[in-house]
Amino acid sequence: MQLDERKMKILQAIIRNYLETGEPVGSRTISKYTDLNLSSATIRNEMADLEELGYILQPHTSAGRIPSDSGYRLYVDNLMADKEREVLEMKEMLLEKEDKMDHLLKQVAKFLSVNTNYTSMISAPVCHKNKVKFVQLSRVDEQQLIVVIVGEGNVIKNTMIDLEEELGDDTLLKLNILLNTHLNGLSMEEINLGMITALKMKAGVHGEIIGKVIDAVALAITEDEDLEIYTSGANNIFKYPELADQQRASELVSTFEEKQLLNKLVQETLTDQNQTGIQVYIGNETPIQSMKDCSIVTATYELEEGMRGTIGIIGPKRMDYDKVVSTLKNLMNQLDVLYKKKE
Amino acid sequence: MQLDERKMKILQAIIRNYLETGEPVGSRTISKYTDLNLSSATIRNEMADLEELGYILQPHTSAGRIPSDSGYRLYVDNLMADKEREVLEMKEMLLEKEDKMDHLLKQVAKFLSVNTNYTSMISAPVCHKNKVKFVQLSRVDEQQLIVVIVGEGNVIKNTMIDLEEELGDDTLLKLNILLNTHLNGLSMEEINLGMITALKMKAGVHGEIIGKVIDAVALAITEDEDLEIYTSGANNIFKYPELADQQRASELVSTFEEKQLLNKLVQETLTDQNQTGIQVYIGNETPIQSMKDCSIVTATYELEEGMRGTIGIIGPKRMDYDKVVSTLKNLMNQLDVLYKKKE
DNA sequence: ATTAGCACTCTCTCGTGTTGAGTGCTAATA
DNA sequence: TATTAGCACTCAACACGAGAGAGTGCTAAT
Repeated sequence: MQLDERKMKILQAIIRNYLETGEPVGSRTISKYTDLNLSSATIRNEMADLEELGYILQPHTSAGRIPSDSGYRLYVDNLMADKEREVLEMKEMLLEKEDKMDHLLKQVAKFLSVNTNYTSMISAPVCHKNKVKFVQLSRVDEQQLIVVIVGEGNVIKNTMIDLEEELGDDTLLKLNILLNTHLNGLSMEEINLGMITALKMKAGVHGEIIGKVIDAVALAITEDEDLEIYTSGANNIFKYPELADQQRASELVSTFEEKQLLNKLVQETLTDQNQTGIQVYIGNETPIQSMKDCSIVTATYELEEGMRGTIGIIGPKRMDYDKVVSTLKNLMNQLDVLYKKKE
Repeated sequence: MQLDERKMKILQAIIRNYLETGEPVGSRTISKYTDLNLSSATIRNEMADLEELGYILQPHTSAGRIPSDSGYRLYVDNLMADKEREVLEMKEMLLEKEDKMDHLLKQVAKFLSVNTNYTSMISAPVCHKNKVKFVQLSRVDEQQLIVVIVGEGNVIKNTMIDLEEELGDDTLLKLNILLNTHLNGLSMEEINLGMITALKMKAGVHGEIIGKVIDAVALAITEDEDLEIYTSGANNIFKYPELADQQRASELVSTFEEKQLLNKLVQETLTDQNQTGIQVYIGNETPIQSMKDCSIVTATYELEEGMRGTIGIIGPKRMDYDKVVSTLKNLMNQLDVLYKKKE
């Protein structure tokens, strides 16, 4: 048996209907819903076929059909049109431009969740390949130094260093020169242990305290590679009865809170890239166990070489894929525009 | 009618029992539960009195009694003992000392929620009174400066400034001297508009660009006064049936997410201080509408003069007040110890 | 190949009766 | 006078069964 065009249309109709209502859909409904002019009996036969093919299922005998994961998958892969919508509101909202990255991210997350009625998440761009643009070591008082490191894209990092010994102003100056000449232009990735020991060698004569300072600098650069993920609209899951029962809701809420789990998703998205930058995980395809009853649409954004982050929309399997995907695409465009402007 | 000692004991017994079970408690239970050796009939009479006094209520005729808000209030005010418990685990956990403040805060929130089975929140210390210790303006490249400001307690702020005009190295040096001599030692509050215009006057000869730079510096100091609040254990509300129904759960989840609302709580706590630093809001006493079925226990911590934050535990009205309060008290002590050590 | 018709299945809802916990009241008791 | 035993009453919770309704699969007719 094969999936001819009519079966396809029926499947599409079933999914569309289910997306709206959330209820199993019966043959009679389809018979009227489509412009195929077929009786409910014929639809029933076709539906039996579709079920055998695995695209739809019955929650119980004598209920209507609901789409299976592979049904959704087919729908997403084939039926989705690229509509361009809602560009206006989005533009407006992004144009209240925020300098601070994290504010922007929070706003984007909020916008997405309000706009789609699903839960959204956004990860701050990670910057392994980000290059060091500027390093400075300054004295705050007798016992404390501050290290400021600025990377491409104006990513700023800083750490305080507690001194246990004297450190003369001349030594400080030398250290600054040393750091700048050796670290400038290097990517954060390239500053590894070997690099550090080499630096220490060069500074060797100045004694062991400099080793400590350099260690602190290295730490400031390498650390903090950890996840910064913002979520918004977690309460939207309560709008979908199939997710809102205690068990599931509790799991989902704690997943959104434990950003660690979401990081899995980010990792997966960043590595497993396709051409459009948009990926859809349906049901069990998701890398996060607790979301096996959800679907996730993710997009990767790239601010500049090596600075990439992930945006995700999490909702029920009957999510309006069409709308979500086009919303995300638009958002990407807007981000691009915004970023280009600022350059 | 008055609240004699026997009524008090019965009330206490009712509340204790209700805290454990979450079910309305009947007269027979109390008759056995307490060491008063009274029959259920007597208890019934007393309970009728207690109800008339407003300390307990019946969800419906012929159900047992549950504590009213004022019942809980009485309990909290009078019956609570200062037990010292669980100091060990807490100590251990805090001693993985974290340099970064926000990590520490997250960890504390997590610890509290895991430890109490309620939801916790913690606000980062706000620092109106925090004093400027160090200001530095450095050139990153031809078009960009970075401002680094370090306050007491090593609170670091920084902003990038985009230059549209040339700015000579000598001008930069002068600016640095100007900023440091005038701002050092001032509290963040004191740096207001008047202060800024005075600064601009002094720098006046150097033209309008310096005005811009100073504005940016002022912005960096005054802005970002906004809330940073971490929550943890939001999913714990699902453990308490009286909070877990869709309506309530949804509201609560979104409240925890919208940190803006929590900020109300922080404000309230910081202003309305009592001697112990610990406050308990029961039911409708809470400043946050969506938590009217909850109780909130808050504590204020102070790292040093003018750097105060709030910790809160949010749970059902039948929360184990005893445990929560003593946990918070211990935590305060630990924070004190930890902080003193680092000084 | 499609359709009408029919018997069948299963969920959902609603009403009913039953159970059990808990009460308030009254009369007896210490 | 304070306490207690006893009893009738109330109400939520649960289980049960009937009936409705939606939907199916199969068969026979078109």
